Amino acid sequence: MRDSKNGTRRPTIKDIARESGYSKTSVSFAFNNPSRISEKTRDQILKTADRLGYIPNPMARNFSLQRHLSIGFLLPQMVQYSLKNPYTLEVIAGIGGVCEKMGYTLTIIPPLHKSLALAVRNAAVDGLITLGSQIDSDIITVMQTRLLPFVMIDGPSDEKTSSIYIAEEEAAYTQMKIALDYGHRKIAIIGLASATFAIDEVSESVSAKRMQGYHRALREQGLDFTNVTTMVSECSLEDGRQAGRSILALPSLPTCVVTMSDIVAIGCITAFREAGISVPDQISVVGFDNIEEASTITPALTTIDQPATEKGRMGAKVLFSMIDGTEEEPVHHLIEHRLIVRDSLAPR
Amino acid sequence: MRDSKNGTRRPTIKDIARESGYSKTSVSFAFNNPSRISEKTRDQILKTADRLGYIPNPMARNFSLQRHLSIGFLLPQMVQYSLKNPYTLEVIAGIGGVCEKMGYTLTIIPPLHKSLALAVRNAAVDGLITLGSQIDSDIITVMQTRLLPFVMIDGPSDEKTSSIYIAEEEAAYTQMKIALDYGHRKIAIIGLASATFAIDEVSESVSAKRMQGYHRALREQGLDFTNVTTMVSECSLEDGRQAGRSILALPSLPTCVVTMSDIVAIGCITAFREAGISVPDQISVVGFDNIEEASTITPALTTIDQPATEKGRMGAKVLFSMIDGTEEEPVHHLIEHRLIVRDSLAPR
DNA sequence: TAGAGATAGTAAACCGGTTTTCATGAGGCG
DNA sequence: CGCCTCATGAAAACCGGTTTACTATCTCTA
Repeated sequence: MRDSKNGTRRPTIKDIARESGYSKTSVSFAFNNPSRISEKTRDQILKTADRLGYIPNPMARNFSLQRHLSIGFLLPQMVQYSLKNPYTLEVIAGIGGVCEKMGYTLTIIPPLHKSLALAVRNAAVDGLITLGSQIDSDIITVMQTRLLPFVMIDGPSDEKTSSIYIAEEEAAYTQMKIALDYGHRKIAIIGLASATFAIDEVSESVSAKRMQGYHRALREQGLDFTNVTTMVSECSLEDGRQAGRSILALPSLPTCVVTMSDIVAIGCITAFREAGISVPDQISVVGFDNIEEASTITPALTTIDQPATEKGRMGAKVLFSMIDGTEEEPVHHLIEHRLIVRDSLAPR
Repeated sequence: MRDSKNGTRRPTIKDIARESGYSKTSVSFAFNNPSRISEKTRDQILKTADRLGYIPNPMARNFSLQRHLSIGFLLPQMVQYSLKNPYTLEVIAGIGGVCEKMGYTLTIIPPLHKSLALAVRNAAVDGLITLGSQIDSDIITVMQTRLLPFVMIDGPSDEKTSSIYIAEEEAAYTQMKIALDYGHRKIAIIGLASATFAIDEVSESVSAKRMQGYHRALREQGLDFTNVTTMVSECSLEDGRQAGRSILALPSLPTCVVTMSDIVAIGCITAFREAGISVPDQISVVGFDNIEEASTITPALTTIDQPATEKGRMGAKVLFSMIDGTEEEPVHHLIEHRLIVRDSLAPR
């Protein structure tokens, strides 16, 4: 006897059938296919259902219909990092907007026992959107084995799976180039710490591609990575602040910090301000993402705009087209990026 | 015949049973109750499962076990607002952290066909967390009818349902009082637009309680609402910016803006900066929430700290204790708030 | 060596809906 | 009047797992 604390049990379709004197079938029709039964029958059933406080069990319904009415978003990292990164949040908002329109819920899927693959195995969703490069082949295998439609945003590129991406190398090149064009030669780069988790196909990771872009820009000036200081940071305000402090602790202060993430850039600026170092007078900072806060902070951030919400929206749209069977072939969407020049970068 | 595009079908437990020569029961035991069968049998079954690429169907599993392994977060408003409000996001992050620890996913539930109650009816979750005051009696009725455990954060107070809250009236009083103490008399209040949706028990809404606090502080100075300009704004940066522009358009500029939300305060400051109005020299701004950005913006925001992440964490903990049956009685957690004095408020 | 108990396996019920298939009766039409 | 069609309702299969209850065999002990 399946009952709740107070001894009551939710009425099932069977209870309504018995109580109203009709069959399970008719009760089901009363709710989902009114034209299939007479109006009088429908009224009686509905009245009975109302009297007993019947609400169809969503799980049973979904199980029978073989659908979840929810899509999943695979958190790239632990919750404490992922959900503190405005970029991720903007992507989620983009996905959420489409879900709302489609009448779906959005399931946020954290790693299960530290394992993303395990979380994907158990995820009760109709499709999955991933973000970032730490999607290894294990995870992809699970999704494919489950025949689960999925779209990768900023993921490792693969012809056979749908993806939403920007020209990472080109964007990073542009970002570094503007710093160099402004005369900076003593540069610190803050990369993405999470990228260190990417096991296979390292060269396909977002971090690696951007590094290639940086390298190209440096090379054009006759420089290479030996001329710059490189460090990594998690994508959160607090970690960015820490990174900023590390830079302040360097034997000699760089004139420009190039980060792979706005939130880290903002953290740096905060750290610099706390130390009484003026941005951009004493040190310039360049960000990446163009999150909303980039324009409200002082100084406003010079950064690369990649429309995060749009990425999420596009990813969700593609996923839904796969779910409803409209789209058969994997699609690849290149999202435009652009340089946003604001105040945090000043000439050397 | 249920099959995917390429004509394949996911193998079920039955297929593994047939293929391995054992029964469904044994296959189930092989995965969930190894001690129940011999090692040899288990090996053979597992090998077969592996060969066929069998992954237990999560929906069927959950249905059989009568649980979802997911809790829901009911979005107070449309996605475009809710997920653009850092306060909401911090609450979500708090909930998410607990979910991760418990091995649960977090289902973000937007209104379905504009209706929150309908969304709750269909939500495939083991419990629900609500945020804000627009939880009307319809929604509560649905949750109770479904025997769904739920916790309300910042919700309308009700003895019989679990809640997480702060002393709204007192906090608002403190917030207004500091503005008055600094000598401000020409004040604009920006309230919560969403509060207008709260149908019943209006006096219980967060917005109403805070207004009472404002009123008390004003009264102590011999003032009342006729002395202040009141307007409302959605909780997003952009709407806050709009509100700021409205204030600039006022016949005479107030000396201080008291907002019910940091993100709106930041939006205002942005609008003021765009108009060349200096904060706090020409106009002061006081916020509410103490979101992370409050400390990074220039000028740093004077605000009321209410630990959003902690609220989410606490709400989730309470909910899980209800789900696993530990907690029988409704619990009510009062979370501490405090005044944070920073730079956006200056003496008149 | 009979009986008890442990071990290993299976059949069938169950979770709560949806949907296919079938039965019955009424009405329409030639 | 006989046949066909349509309207209405119900029985039963199905979705894919888990779990209870039962059986058969093997082992140990008195």
